[in-house]
Amino acid sequence: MEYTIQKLAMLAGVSTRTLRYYDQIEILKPARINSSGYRIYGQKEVDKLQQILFYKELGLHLDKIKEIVNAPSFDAVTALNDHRKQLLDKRSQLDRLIENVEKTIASNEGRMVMKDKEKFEGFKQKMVEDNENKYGKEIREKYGDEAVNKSNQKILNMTESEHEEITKLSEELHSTLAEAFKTGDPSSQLAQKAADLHKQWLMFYWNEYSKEAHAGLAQMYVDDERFTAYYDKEQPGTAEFLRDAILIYTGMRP
Amino acid sequence: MEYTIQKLAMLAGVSTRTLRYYDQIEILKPARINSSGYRIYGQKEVDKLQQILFYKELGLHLDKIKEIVNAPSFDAVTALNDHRKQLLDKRSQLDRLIENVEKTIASNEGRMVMKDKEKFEGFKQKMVEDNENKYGKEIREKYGDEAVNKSNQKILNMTESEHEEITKLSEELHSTLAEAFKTGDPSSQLAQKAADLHKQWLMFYWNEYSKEAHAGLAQMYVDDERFTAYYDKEQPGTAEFLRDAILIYTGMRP
DNA sequence: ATTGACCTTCACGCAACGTAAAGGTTTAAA
DNA sequence: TTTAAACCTTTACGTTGCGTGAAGGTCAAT
Repeated sequence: MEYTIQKLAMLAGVSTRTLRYYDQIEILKPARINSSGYRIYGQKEVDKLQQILFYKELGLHLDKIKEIVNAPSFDAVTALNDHRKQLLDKRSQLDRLIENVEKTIASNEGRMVMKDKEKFEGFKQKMVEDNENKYGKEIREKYGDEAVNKSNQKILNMTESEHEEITKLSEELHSTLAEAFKTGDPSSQLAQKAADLHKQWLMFYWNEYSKEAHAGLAQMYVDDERFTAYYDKEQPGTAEFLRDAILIYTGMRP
Repeated sequence: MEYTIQKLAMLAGVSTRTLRYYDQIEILKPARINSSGYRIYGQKEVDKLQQILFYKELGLHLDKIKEIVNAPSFDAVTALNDHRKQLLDKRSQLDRLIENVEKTIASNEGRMVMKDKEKFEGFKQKMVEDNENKYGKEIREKYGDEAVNKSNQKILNMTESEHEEITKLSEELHSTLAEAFKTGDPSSQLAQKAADLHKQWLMFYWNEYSKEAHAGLAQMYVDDERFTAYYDKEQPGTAEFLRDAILIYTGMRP
């Protein structure tokens, strides 16, 4: 069986550029060149390419691979052992890096004050606009203009510390929800705590609370794919789980 | 305190080339240029350089760092969190790599072929990923997400003995097919046995069997050169032969 | 005045290709 | 039979973060 460059590329899942490059650096030459100057590869080249790709997957550099596949006398095990050491070094280096990054994040989060008033104001403005664009029409239809305006007003009047509280609440809700989801039981204590956090979070946006509205919103989370996508981002099924927890929390379902 | 380029380089432990580069990519410009065209840095630049080097140590790319240090509104914590995720991904990838390298070393040292299970474990993950990348879209379009996910799940849950069975089946299929091909008759007993073996093999990947899907796949073997190349490796025309045998086997053609 | 330590701006090199551009060849359909 | 699509070729620049000259101006000390 003979292959033109594209056939071989397709077969092996690499680009034609890669094959030309391999030809150029003399790691894989075609079996022959036909009368039109086309590269023609045979079965031997297919096998060799597979070897090359195998070593490449192991993360070796092309010049090392070249040594291995071109010189049968070359000791592949030695090369692999060297490579292994390099990888282990790389990993411990990565571990240190991750540790440092996490420390930096922690210390930054601790004193993460959004003292940049403009940023905050801009953010608030955008929040209202986004809310309007995404859900404005249907929410207005459902709850009336006045309620929506009041809600928007509430967001705009939010102080910096309130905003911090909301952010914290929101984070707590998400982590609690993630934990609760693992239990699989929407009536579990954790799940009910999540529902309660959700209510608290909601109260920053709503002027009045009603069980029915809360349960209705929970259903909306499941029905509307935009909400579902948001809640299911980490774990599919989370939106449904939250709805069930809220239905129990509000007593709409035993 | 003012610094020429080398003074600052010494102070910070970087090369002058680095500082010129940072000037060029507009990440750190000198405070001013003196009458002879020399770069002159001030205290502010020293501080900024320290910041830059700090983030660099955390492994961030210069363009991210540029965003962080040049735009005070840019959220460093978000960037760091993104970065952290990338690092974690990198590490698990590295872990898999190390595992594979070690297995390859072990199998090479023992002068034995990598045992099926080990090889299989290392590549199961990749098998699913590759499958997704190569055929995911078209197959998902054809058979729906659920079928594909189930199939992937099936591969991942495959036990060693199942894998051995598959390997044996696959070998038997290939030899039977090669024999049958010699007869040239896709309705021959041997060819029909090959089709049956193919069905059995398929059942390891599919949850439900249907004649239509089986016949459809056979046609795909002919239409898609990646499959064709695989089956025609020994004898060109084998893919077509298999398709015809399957069409007869499934009763889609008398 | 000269030396040597500074400074400047090009500009190539590195790994492993991606991505045009410009032009020849093969294949299939019109 | 013409022609368009789909191949193929070589050439060459871009990618990241600088290292490393080269060619030439500036400054302080001898």
